[in-house]
Amino acid sequence: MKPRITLKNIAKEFGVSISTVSKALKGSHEISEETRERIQAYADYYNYKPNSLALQLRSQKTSVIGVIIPEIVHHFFSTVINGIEQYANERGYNVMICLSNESYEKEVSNISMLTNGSVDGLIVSIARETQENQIYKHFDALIKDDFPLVLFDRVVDSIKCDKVIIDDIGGAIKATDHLIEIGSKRIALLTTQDYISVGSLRKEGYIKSLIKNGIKVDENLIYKIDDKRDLYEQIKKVINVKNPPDAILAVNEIYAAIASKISKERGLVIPNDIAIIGFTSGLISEFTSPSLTSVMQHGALMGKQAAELLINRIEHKGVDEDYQKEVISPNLKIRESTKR
Amino acid sequence: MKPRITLKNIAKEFGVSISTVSKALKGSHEISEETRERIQAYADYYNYKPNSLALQLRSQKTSVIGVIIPEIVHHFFSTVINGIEQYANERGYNVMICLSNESYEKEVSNISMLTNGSVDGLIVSIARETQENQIYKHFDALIKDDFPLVLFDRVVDSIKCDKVIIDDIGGAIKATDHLIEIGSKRIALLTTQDYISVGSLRKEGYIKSLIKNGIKVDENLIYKIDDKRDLYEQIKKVINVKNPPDAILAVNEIYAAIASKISKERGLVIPNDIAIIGFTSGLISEFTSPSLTSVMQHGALMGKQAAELLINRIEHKGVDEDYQKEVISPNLKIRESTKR
DNA sequence: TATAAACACGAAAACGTTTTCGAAAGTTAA
DNA sequence: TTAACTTTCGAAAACGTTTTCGTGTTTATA
Repeated sequence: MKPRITLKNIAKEFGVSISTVSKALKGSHEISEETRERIQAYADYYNYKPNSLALQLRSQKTSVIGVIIPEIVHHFFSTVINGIEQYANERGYNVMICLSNESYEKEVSNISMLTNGSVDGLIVSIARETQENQIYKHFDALIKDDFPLVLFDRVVDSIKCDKVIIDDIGGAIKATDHLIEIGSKRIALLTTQDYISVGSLRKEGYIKSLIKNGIKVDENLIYKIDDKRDLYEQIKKVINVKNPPDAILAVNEIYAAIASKISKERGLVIPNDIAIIGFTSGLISEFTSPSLTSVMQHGALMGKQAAELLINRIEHKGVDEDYQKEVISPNLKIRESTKR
Repeated sequence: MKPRITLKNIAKEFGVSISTVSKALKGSHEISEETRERIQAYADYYNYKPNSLALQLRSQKTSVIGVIIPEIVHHFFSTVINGIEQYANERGYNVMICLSNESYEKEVSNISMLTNGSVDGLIVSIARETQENQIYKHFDALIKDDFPLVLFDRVVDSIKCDKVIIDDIGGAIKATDHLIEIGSKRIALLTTQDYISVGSLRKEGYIKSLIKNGIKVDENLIYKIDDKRDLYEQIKKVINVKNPPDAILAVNEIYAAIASKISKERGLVIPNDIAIIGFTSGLISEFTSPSLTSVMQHGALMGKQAAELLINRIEHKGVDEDYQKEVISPNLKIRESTKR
C-alpha cells in the first residue's frame, strides 16, 4: 500500500510549517488567499485526507459505536443492526460489529477489545452462556467507569444502564388472546429453557392470558424445547399424540415452522384442526403455506432506539440523567394459520 | 465517562518516566524487578489497558478490516459476514461493517470513510446501482494506491484485485441437469434484470444445460422479474396459465418460495406436476412444505476465503503476487420439491 | 513620525504509546 | 586503582493532527 500524503509532506513541498498547511486546508482567514489556494490545489490533486487515527487520538473521540451480538446469521439480529447502522450514520457514527457466538469468554474479550479506546460506546445483547451462568462483572466494570452502554433484547435487570426491550409479555398475551378468540381450547406453548429471559417472559404472557380468559393452565401443554437436541423429534412429541392441542404458540419462528410441517404431515388442517402463531424475526412465516400468523418484533426500530439512547448518552457526557428503558410493543400480523 | 488511566498517570504516581512504565509493563529486563512489580500491581489494580488509538497511530496498523455490503438483512450476506468475522478474529483482526443500501453514493462515501486510516483493508460486494451505472472509479483509485481490496459475489472484471465468487454458471447447470434428469421438459427460469451479474450468469448456466441435453431454449420460458414491482403478480403470470411449465429454476429463494405458494394455490402438485429449485441463501427452503431443493451458496466459506485473501495481502505488503480469484462451487441440496 | 492595528505565518504542546540512544550509577576484573 | 561491564533508568523522537500563543512585517491612524 502506498503511504498516504500527510500535512508534513505538503508543508515540506511548499516550505511552510505544518500549522500553516492545516489552517490553509481548513480555510482559516489567518492564511493569505494565495497560499491557501496553492496548498488546497496541491492537496486536492494528491487526494489528501486527514488521518482519522490522529484526529481520534487528539479529540479523544472515535465516532464509532461497537455492537456485540450473539450471532449475526439470524434475521432478528440483522434487522437490529440495520436499524443501528442507519441511525448511527445519520448522526455521523460508524458501526463496528463483534459476535459473541453465545459464548461468555468471547463476550468478555470483545468488550475488552472494544473498550480500549476504539469505540465511544457499546450496544450489546447478552450471550446465552452469560445468561446461563449469570456472571455480569464485565458489564459492572463498564458501568463503574460510566462507559456508555445500551443493552437490547436480552437484558439483565441488575445491570444499571439504558435498555431497549420488546414487551414479550404483552406480545404473548396478544397472541394467546387471539388464539382464544378464534375458539382454541387447548393451546400448547413451545418455549425455551428457563434461563433464556425472553422465553420465560413469553411464557408468563401466555399464562396471564389463559388466566384472564378463565382457562386452566395445563403444565402438560408447556413444552421446553432444548435447542441443542433434535428439534423435529421434540416437537413431534407435541403433535403426534392421541389428543393433539388445537393451537400452538411458539416463541420463535423455527419452532412454529416445524410445528406447521409436522401438523401437515400428520394430516391436521391448519388452521381448522390446529392454529399456529410464532414470534417472528424472519421471512419463513410469510412464505410457508399456509402463511403463519406472527408476533412481529420490529428489530430495526429496536436498533434505532438503542443507537439513539447510546449516542445521546455519549454526547451529553456531563448530564447523567436516569437510565432509560424503552419498551417496544410487538404487534400481531394475522395470516392464514389463524383464519378460522 | 471516566477518563482512562494512562502511562503518564502511572509515571507521575511513581515519580518515574513514561518510558520506565512502558517497559515495566512489557516485562522488559531493563527495569529492576522491584520497580516492575510495583508498577504492574498498580496497573492491574487500576485496570490499565493501552490506548489502542495511540498504538495504531504509532504502528500505522489498525488490525481492522472494513466490509461494505449492499444490505445486511439478507441471509446470504449475514453468512458471509459470519465467515469473515470468524476468520478475521483468528488472525487477530476486527471487523467494521458498512452498508451501501445498494446506493452508489453511499458506497463511495463508505469507501472514503474507511480508507482514511481506520482500516487496513476492504472487503466489498458491489451495490446494485453501481453495477447498473458501471462507474468504478472509486475502486480504481484504491487499486492505484495499492490499497488491499477483495471483492466477493458481485464482482467486476475490470477492477484488478483479489476476488472470490460463486460458480453461478456451474450451479445453474447442476440444477437444470437435475430437473432434466427427473423428467422435466419445459423448465421455466425466474431470473433478474440483466445488469445483475449473478442473474445473467445463472441464466447462462441454465441455457448451457438445456443445449447440452438437447433441449431447445424457449425464450418464452425465461422471465425477468423486476424486484421493484409486485413479485406475486409477476410470478402468477408464469404459473397461472393454460399450459404451465413442469419445472422452475429460480435464481433466488424468494422467487422459489413464491412460485411454490402459487403452484399449490393453483392446485398443482409439487414435485409431480411442477418441480422447483431455487438458489438459496436462507432458511425458507428448508421449512416450507414441501421443502425446496436448493443450490447452496456457502456464504460462510466465501467470507472466510475473502478474509484470508485480504489478510494475506495486508501482511505480505512487499510481495505483489498476481491477483487471485477463488471460485466456490455450489452444491445441490435435494429436497422434496424435486423428488419424483 | 510614532503608535496601533491588521496580516501572515511559525513554534510548540497535546493526544498516548513504543523504542532508540545515552548516561549515571554500581560491580567486576586486572 | 583503573578500566570495562552491567544494571537501571530517562530524554526524545516518532506516528498525524489541531490549536493556542507568539512574532515579525506591513498598513493605517493620530
